[in-house]
Amino acid sequence: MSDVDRRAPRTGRGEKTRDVLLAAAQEVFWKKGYLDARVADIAEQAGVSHGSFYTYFDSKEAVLWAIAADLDEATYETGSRTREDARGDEVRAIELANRRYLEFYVANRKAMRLMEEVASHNPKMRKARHTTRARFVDRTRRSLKRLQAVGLCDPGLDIEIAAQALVSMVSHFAFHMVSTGKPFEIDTAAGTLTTLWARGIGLDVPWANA
Amino acid sequence: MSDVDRRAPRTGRGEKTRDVLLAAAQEVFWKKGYLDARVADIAEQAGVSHGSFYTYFDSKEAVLWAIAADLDEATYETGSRTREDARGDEVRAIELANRRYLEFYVANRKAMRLMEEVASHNPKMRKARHTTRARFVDRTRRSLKRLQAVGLCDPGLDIEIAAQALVSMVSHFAFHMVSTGKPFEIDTAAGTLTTLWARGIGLDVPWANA
Amino acid sequence: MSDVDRRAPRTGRGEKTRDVLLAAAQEVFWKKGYLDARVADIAEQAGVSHGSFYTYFDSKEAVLWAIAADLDEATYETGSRTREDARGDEVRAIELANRRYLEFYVANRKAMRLMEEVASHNPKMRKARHTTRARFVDRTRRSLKRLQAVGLCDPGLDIEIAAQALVSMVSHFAFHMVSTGKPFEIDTAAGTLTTLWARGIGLDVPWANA
Amino acid sequence: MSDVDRRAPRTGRGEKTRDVLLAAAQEVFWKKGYLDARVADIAEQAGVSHGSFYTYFDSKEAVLWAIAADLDEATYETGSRTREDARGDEVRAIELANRRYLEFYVANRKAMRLMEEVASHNPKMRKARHTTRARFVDRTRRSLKRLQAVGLCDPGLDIEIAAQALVSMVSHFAFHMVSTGKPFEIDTAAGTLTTLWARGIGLDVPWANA
DNA sequence: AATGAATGAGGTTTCATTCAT
DNA sequence: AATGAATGAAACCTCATTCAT
Repeated sequence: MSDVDRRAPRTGRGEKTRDVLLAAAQEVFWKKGYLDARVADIAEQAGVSHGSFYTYFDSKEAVLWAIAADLDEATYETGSRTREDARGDEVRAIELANRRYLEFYVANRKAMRLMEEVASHNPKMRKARHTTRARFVDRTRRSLKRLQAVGLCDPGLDIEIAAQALVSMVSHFAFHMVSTGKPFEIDTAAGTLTTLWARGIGLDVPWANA
Repeated sequence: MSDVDRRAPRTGRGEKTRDVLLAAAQEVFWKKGYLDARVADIAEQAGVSHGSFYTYFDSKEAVLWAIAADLDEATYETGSRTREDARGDEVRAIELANRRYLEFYVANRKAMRLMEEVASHNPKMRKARHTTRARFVDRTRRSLKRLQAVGLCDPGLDIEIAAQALVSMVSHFAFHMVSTGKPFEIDTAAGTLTTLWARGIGLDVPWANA
Repeated sequence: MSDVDRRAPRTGRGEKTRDVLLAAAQEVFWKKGYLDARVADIAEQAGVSHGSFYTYFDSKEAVLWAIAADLDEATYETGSRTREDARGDEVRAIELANRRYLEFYVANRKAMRLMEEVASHNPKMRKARHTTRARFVDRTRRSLKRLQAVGLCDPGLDIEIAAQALVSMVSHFAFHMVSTGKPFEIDTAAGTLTTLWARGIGLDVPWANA
Repeated sequence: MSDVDRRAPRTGRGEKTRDVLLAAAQEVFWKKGYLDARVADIAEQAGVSHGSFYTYFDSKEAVLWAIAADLDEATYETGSRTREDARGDEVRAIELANRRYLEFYVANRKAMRLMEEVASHNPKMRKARHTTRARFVDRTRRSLKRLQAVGLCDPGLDIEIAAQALVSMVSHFAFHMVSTGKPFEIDTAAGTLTTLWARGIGLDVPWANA
């Protein structure tokens, strides 16, 4: 936060302007892409003067990181305790996690696509994305190990690779849906991803036909 | 070709210089990324004058498309007739496809990463990538339909979503491995991806433990 | 005054704020230099809001002139009647003048250095400095003429040039000492400058060895 | 040199353009002052495009340092072996040094004034000027010591202060003459400065009337 | 009076592309 | 063909000053 703001607004008016700028940035980034977006565009979209932008943000990159910070915060709030919520049903736990991921991705699609775009050419963002991804991979890895330990999934599976692959499947699927703008049903998608995932690792999926 | 080159080199010497520039471009794009690469860098890396670049390419983007064209050509040469090679073994066919994809990705990692990077902010490249991806998705979709038709895989699977998900899994896995530079065994990776894929769609995987 | 202030403060509180701003400006100018000093820095140093600065001063340059005015006033208060104080001792008169100059320079070093800095790029200030300098040169010229007239100093001396040179010697010496921050003894310095000056123009310096 | 040039010109044409830009910069700095000079002004004065400036210099400050480097080189070429040239005449040696200094200052007045202006607000330049000045002070200090040792000048003189004062006298006198644009005769000036200097330190000046 | 937000003119620098030799 | 110089369109960011509360 303090790393991201040039100077925190001290009044309600300032607060509001900052919010407007942040929203404007999101919108412009979404419409033109990060690289083609000009600070002037953002200011115009926000309806403030060019200079006002710099009252709140040091640079175009600074707004980006402010958006990233908001996204991070949203991630934590979403904080998934899927196992507990699934009450011991392993497949249900996987489905819950997938559904929540998709919902989050769709709800934050503008920010998510922005992060991916920037990560593709900005090393710092790339690193940040890798860190975020690593959390998912870690969780998946732990899940696989546990399932192997209790004899519920294929003991021959290469956990490292499987974890990477499964996370890739879900995250890139989401990215693609959002990126191409194709509408899709989250229920169906979460179900299908879960089937592929669960059955793929050797779990017994009650609802699926062999 | 004629779409890509300002003019085809007439002489052997010119041919050679063009190749040198192309290789230099790949190298510079790999090291600095497409956006940060300057035409001057490419010329320097190639050991020719800044101006000479424009004797062979119309623009910075033109080299990019020349690289893309080379990649496309390589794709066709690799041309996979997996089904035939697998001699009726469905799982083997999937594995062959996955292995070839990984091998191709690794062999052409510099160009592949470049395409992904550029696609993230260049609409034309994004479209081209989507077209390429569409071919894989199509193939997968057809494969799934056939397997459903012959009763080898889960008839309840949402083919559209499954095709997208499976292609995402393999392509993004490859991207990540290459992007992070982590070395990995192609055999193991291809095997694991195939297990997840095949078992995920309900195929019987002989080598896998339930 | 009215030339310098936007409006004279009417209240004691205003008076005080103005003083605080003035002192803050001196401090910031001293630490960062006039050019690098921002009005915001001055306000912050003074502990008032950015906008308040303009309640008391029309512009950044206005504070500068306020400081210059204070300095001028200090000059007049110091007002040197060296001849009278020296009671006819010519060398003593020169020494008194030199000592007083050095003392003044050191006591007002922050303002003095500021004036020199600004004079180097601001024509108005340069003119003001020249005027101030001219007073010293005039006094020196008159002194030299008188000493020549009474046969106490070298009649062959080019008065114009000697006056410029001697004033340069003292003023630039002071500037340098202050500017480099080297501590020095005013007694010794005044003595040495006086010896060089007096003996240089051909006066008999009782305390100096030939 | 290599520290100063973005890239050394490789052809006569480039060489020429660089020279033109350098001269244009001097001229613009002289007319408008360093701070008010815009890169655009320099380019216009040189009759080249705005961008061409950056072909040869990284920034406005870079040309400044190129000018400084040229000045330094000129200093070394002037390299004064005054003692030898004076053939043992101490006063003549001082006069020679002073005259050469004045001649150099006048010949390079545009660059000299520029250095002083910039030194007043640019710490790096200030440091460089101090170093240059230190050379003069050193030489003076050594000269004074020697003269004291051989009994030719006042043994009671504070050498440190005297050296600073004498160098101040000459350098600031030169600066002022050039800065105010007052024409003056170098012969007379050199003579007067020498008289003040030599007699000031207690040397016997043959031509001067007591 | 005081506060802090808003304004916008203005200069810097980059680098893809074109030109002259 | 090759070279390297020349061009100029953007976009960035700062900060003195003004305004609204």
